[in-house]
Amino acid sequence: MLDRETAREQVLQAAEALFYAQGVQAVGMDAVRGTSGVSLKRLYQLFPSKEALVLQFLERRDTSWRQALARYVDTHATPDEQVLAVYDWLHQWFSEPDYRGCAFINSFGELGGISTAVADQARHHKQAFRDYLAGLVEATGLPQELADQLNLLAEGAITTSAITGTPEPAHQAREAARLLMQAHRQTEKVDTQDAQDTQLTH
Amino acid sequence: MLDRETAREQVLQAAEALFYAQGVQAVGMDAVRGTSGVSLKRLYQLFPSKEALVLQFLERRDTSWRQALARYVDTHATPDEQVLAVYDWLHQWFSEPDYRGCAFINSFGELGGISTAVADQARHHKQAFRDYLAGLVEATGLPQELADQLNLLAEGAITTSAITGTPEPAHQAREAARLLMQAHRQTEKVDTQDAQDTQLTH
DNA sequence: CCCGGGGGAGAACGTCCGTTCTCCCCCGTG
DNA sequence: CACGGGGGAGAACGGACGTTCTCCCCCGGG
Repeated sequence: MLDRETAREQVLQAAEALFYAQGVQAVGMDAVRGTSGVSLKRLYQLFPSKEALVLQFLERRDTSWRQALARYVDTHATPDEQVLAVYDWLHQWFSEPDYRGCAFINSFGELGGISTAVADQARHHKQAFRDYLAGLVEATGLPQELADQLNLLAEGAITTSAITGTPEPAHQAREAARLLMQAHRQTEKVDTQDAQDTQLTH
Repeated sequence: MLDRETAREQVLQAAEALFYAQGVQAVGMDAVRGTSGVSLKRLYQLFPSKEALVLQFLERRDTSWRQALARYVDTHATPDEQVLAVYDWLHQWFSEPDYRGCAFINSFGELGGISTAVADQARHHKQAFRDYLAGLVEATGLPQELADQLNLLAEGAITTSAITGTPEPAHQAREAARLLMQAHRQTEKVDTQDAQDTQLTH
């Protein structure tokens, strides 16, 4: 027999693989049992219902996804490199053989209309990612509105890559992010210049 | 009794409202009957199966969505205004009271892993939108890579707006698009300048 | 007026799925 | 060795759903 913790772990791993690949509703508890090797009886001791399992799956994925991203970004030194590293990490992710988009976007599309708990999880995950970007942007000294723009590029790359099946959107997003940072710096300089001009003419 | 065409129309309208609001799998054929007022027998005369109805729903939504966008964009004169008008139109769309994201992204997340027909429809729709943007970009004379970047901004705004529940991402995307166009023009000018400088020094 | 066919309402059928229950085995304890 | 309890395999149960069928009505044509 399996330790309670390892059984739980195997169930969550199986659930993650199945739910992510096929969607939540297309996967029965029987499939989770088959893939995890944990009997139905035990499964229902560990998780009181399928919905509970789905929510645990999302929570687990939220933390592991954000940890992996942060770990990768942390290997870069300057704030500018860190911002761009986000898109390099996305490119790696998109290149995984069974990449099928963001589990939260997918779950939101499937269940967001009928389960507020799932919708809340999606909101929480996306909010956390945006906040993470805001932190990176702050370190660059660039204006906060850049964070929202970087966020849109990342989200767009995630779904576009999922549907087209190529990791290329990550590169496009990275290049756009570079240009946006450049443009914001340009604007700053111009504003400063304007201020100085104004002072001089007085 | 209803004319065959109007019955078909009512079924598709009901299907669109239900599938979009709750997801495909959460809506039974009984709900489609109830909302459309078309009996099950007739429903199955018009569409041989639920899957066929789903595909028709997606096809119909593809054309009507792209038509509405193009109609709005066409009311703007210059190429630059037309590009930005895309995001204004998105803002209108996001502000609809029961906006719940892109039907194709949602369907792809829910069914893309188990139905290649649905995945194909999503690919087709997104490809058509990207091609449309490419046409707008061509009219501005800016480089084609801008089209992919504008596309990412739009896709990102669509999902971010759906999950957060505010239309604000449309404005953020519009501003980012403006900056990107500016940045591309800047780069062009610099390149041209470089070329001229090189000539002068000879 | 009779007749036949198309259509509406909804029952019926078969399947699937979430959840629980039964039965049996195994293992550790006295 | 006897025994009790936890766990595995899978049957069972209740409900939902896609799809088809039954029954009855209505309406137009002879």
